[in-house]
Amino acid sequence: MPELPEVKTVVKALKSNIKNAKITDVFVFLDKLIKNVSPQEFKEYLLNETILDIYNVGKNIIFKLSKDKNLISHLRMTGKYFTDTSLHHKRKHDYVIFELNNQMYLFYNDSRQFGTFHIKDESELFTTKPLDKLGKEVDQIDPDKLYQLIKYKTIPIKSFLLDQSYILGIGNIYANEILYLSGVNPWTKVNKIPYAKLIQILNNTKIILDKATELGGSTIVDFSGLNGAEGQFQNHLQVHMRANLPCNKCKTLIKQETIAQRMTYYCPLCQKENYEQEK
DNA sequence: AACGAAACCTGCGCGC
DNA sequence: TGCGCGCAGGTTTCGT
Repeated sequence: MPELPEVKTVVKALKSNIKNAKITDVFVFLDKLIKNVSPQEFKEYLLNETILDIYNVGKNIIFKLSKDKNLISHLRMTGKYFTDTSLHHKRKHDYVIFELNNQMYLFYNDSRQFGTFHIKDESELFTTKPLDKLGKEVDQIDPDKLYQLIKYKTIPIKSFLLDQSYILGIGNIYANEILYLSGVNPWTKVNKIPYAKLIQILNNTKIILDKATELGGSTIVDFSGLNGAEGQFQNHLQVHMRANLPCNKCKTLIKQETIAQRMTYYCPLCQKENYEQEK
């Protein structure tokens, strides 16, 4: 479900609700979500730990705990958090429940069961899965280094934007929107993109992700923030989910094609720049 | 090494 | 009403 703006929205809400709470019990109803320890160990690691801080690394949510431990949660497509005062309000697909000392329960809900949890020591947090090999958020990227990198790659720019080992936090919705705003055809191979165009893409990435974060993300099919809060950026989408509707700039009908197994939307006129016209 | 496609799941909306 | 299909905010793993 969530891309960077949605994850940041969830983190912000979690922070104001459960920061400094102590975990007094843990219930796991779907073992496979717990990745690097057994469900029993998971519970033991978390019991009596205080949540000192909550922050994001790309789309990962990090719960910083006492004793140098960290809980890493990835929502994948359909992960959601809810808080409630009673254990009896458990709903369908609530797979992990944290009991907190402030008379609250934190529910992790995930209908497609793709989400993941890891427990990591501070010392190995960024040197082992899942946080090793991640790229940087767009404002930390050295554009010259990135340009050197793409010079020898032939994947479509759409695939490149989705790859978390380069730029952190872009998913399918925002990749579509970034390429529209940049006037770049999503099929364009990255080695054909001029330096100035790369700079423009990076600038637009920041503009779109920042704006979407400000609006609490996009709520289209599945995403909601903590306790079902809806975002508002969906009202600003130019191409995503607009197949066969007129482009807001030129009235040409928006095209829909699959790239990197993800539905891709673009204006064939405004995003003609192919720099070699291959497809 | 690099790239594309399949796999992991459930649910929903659509056409028949 | 029911069934099959395609699709959904992501990533890892498997082939070529």
